[in-house]
Amino acid sequence: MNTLAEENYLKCIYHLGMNAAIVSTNQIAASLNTKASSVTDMLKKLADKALINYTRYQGVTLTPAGEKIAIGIIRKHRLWEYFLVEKLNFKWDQVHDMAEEMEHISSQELVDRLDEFMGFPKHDPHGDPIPDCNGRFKTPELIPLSTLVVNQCGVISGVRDHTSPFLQYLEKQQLTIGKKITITDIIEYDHSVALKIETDKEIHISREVANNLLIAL
Amino acid sequence: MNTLAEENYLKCIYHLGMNAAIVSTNQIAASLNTKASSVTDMLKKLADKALINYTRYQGVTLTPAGEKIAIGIIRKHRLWEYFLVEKLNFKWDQVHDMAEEMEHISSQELVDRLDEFMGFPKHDPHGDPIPDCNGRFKTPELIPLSTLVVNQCGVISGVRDHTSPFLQYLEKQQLTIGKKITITDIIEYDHSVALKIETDKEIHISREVANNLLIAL
DNA sequence: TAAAAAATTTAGACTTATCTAAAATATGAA
DNA sequence: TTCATATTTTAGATAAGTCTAAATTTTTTA
Repeated sequence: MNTLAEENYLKCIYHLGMNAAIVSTNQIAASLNTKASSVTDMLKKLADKALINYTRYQGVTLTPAGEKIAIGIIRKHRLWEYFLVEKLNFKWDQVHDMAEEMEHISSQELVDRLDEFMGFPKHDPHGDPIPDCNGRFKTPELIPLSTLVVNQCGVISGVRDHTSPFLQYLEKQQLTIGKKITITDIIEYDHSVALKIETDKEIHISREVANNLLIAL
Repeated sequence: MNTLAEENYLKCIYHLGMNAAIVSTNQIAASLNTKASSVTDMLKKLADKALINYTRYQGVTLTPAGEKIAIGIIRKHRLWEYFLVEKLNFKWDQVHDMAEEMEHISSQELVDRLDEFMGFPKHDPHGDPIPDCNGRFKTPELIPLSTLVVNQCGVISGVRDHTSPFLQYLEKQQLTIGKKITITDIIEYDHSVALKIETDKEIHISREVANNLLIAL
């Protein structure tokens, strides 16, 4: 098995790799709150284990073996988040740190039974897809709310910022996963957005919030 | 917070301390499959943190602070074991290693909510008492089955050996927690025991098995 | 009660994962 | 295309937890 540090690096590289073909040492260092030199050391180790493709100064990608491990960790993270919210009644802004610990529980059988216990959920509390026991999952077409135009409507289906303050704000505004919204106005001056939630409540959000809310059309 | 290694030492000292006022370096080393010199190093560290009472060559006891931590870990271990058996349908011989990992998940609120989710169980799948959120628990008077006499009866309420082979054997013989048994014969020659389970099945067990089965009268 | 045996501790070394500081390489702007 | 800057790597150090081998202390036993 892999150490906790190795697992965290693989997960990090996977996440960063979603937005770029190649992931740089500095990106990883920033993401893990560590130093570039520490990252280089770990990259050598992961390359020795054939979990990443790495050439000095050229950045990294995951090998299929590395990606499989990363997806397994993400599967565990999201299933435990679902458990914490659906079974233990935590709020969606409270579960991230706990799931960061729980994602490293090693038993494959445990996670598969947990999945079954909860009825094979397809999305975690933040709308992110949960990989199945073979690591497969669909990434639905989601676009930032900020790209919609006036009168366009859609369903809140994900977030790009997973931090507590943002999630708490959304909760208070009733901007939660599954809610249908319609754009009623876009203010030219600051690109803030007015919108209607379901059929009643009308609210106004900043460009930044609109950028971090993901919509399914 | 404490490291994983520290938590394991505290738990180990707690368990060994159940059978002796003072716990020795060698006992800890044997129990943790490590070397006495490693134990000495860790004892210094735990003493510096005021979690154990330690004087060179004299063995250790837990301080109240150390005991509180140990009981917290045991609470988590037993609650997760209960979860694995009652919610995820694992067998009682399969859950120990998983719970060894899960007992180190740090959130106090998580464990308290887990406790509530399961209805505040009093005993884990092996019959061991689960401390409440204040660390309190009752240790019922249990005696080895080997101390009973012919015609005496009691209820199977715990085990002294928690290893898979023993638990699997018990399961196969239907010698599980809660079953009422009555001694029908004790063979002088090898101290093996014949007994009746509930009102029907009659079986024969070795002295060793009888020694590791705990009975409530 | 003194020597032998057992238990424990100390000394020094190793591994993992991290760091700082310095060196090497890549990038991009003039 | 060359030089300044940014990025990345290397070198050497540190802390946690472990190890072996040697030294010390306690316990046992004759």
